Amino acid sequence: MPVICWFRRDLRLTDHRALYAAAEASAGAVIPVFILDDAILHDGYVGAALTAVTLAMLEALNHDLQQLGSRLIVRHGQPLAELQRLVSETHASGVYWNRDYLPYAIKRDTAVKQWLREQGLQAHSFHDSVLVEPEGLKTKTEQKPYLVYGSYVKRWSELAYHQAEQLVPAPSKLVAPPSDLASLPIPALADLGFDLQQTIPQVGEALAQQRLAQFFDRRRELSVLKYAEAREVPAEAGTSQLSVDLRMGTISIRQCLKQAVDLLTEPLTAEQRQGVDTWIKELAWRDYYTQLIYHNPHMLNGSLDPRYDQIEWRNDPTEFAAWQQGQTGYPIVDAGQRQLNQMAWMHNRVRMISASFLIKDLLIDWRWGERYFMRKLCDADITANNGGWQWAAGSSGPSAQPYFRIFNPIAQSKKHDPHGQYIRRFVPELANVPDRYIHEPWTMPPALQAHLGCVIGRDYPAPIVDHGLARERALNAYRTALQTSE
DNA sequence: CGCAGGTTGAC
DNA sequence: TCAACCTGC
Repeated sequence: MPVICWFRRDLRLTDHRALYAAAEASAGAVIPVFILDDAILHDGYVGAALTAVTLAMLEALNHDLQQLGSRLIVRHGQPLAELQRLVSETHASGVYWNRDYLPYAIKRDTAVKQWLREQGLQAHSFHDSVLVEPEGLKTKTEQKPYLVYGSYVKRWSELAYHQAEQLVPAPSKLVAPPSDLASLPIPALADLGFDLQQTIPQVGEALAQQRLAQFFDRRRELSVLKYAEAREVPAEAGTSQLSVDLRMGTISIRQCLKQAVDLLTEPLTAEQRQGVDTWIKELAWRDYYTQLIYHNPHMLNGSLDPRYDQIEWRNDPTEFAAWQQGQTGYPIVDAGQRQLNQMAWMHNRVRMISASFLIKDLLIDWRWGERYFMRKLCDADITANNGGWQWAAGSSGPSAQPYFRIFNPIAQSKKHDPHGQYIRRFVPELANVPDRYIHEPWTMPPALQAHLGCVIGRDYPAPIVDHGLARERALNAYRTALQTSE
């Protein structure tokens, strides 16, 4: 009897635990299924970029399945109902899938599991998308979920490294689903009601493998060995570029860690080791936020620490629009937002600067920014995005120290984009502005502005807030909120 | 209980 | 130093 393998955010064949187990259990008679779910597609968070990327990954997955003699069965509807239909059409003995940890997914999967059990069918879910599952690591003394990243990561490594030794291969061959089993064509983006105005990366398992291999190719100028420093320079391609692949699972997280662990066994300089260690810690952040939200689901709707929900945001819609469009007058912020709007991606350092600016300088509710990023990013991930925004807002975790965390957009710009290369790439109005003015172009003498054809207020916006004043305003708003909610 | 530490900073 | 808190052992 065949077995259904239900693909969700794991659009690959290599080191896919549910697929591997399904193939073993059925001697290759796997029905590979992806269900387009309107509850996700139209939840107001999912945007054109992530949807486009997902559709392209489905095309690639279907292609790769065909190489193994199979094909992807695509359905569109409510997942439980679609699976019920598929089970009856295929007489499958059960459904296999990799676990997901957000409330919606848990509820959905629990209902599926319950129905399968009632029917006497197999329901097998697998630990796959994270290195350490949310229930897999608790504090020593009280067996409670961790709140502090530092404490979490200390004990994460050993468990994670163990997972990196547990890879499974892609099936070498699959039995084709019955030829009369219906499958929808993979839809075009427009058919789902999306209009993509951004460029998106090329995707698919083969490309994900290529990106991973390149990042770990020590002969390359910007490999993981330089990551610790290169990742802080938005003008350079010093990051792994794997966020979109980790979002939708075109690469396995275990394979990612395995590469790093293997590299650490080679002779490395302290700086090179630092690069690899830093990258591993980024993988730990992913697991950390997954377990933080799993155990504190209210943070999907508000601050982890509810005292921060008392902040009186200004929420000025004109300023929000200026931020969205990259018209704040702060070049590093505008470059970041324009990179996002054009490329459906923003360098992580700039995400932090831009988030801090929206929250602290404009005093706009971090959830507005969170939602905008979700809709624009091709790697949009509720967990990582929510965690990142809460971190920027200082509302996440007990080490929140808003007094320390008001980024100075000018100082950040000078530090991380000293020659303005990144700024000039995305803010062409400033292309000819000399280095000494590129971070704060409003300080240019008027004669120079006229000479360069870059008059502030005409060719490029004047800053919409004064950072010094905005900083004091934010400190007051935070102080007031924390005092009144005692 | 006491104590160390707290991703990414700014002034 | 800011200002002075919470986690986790």
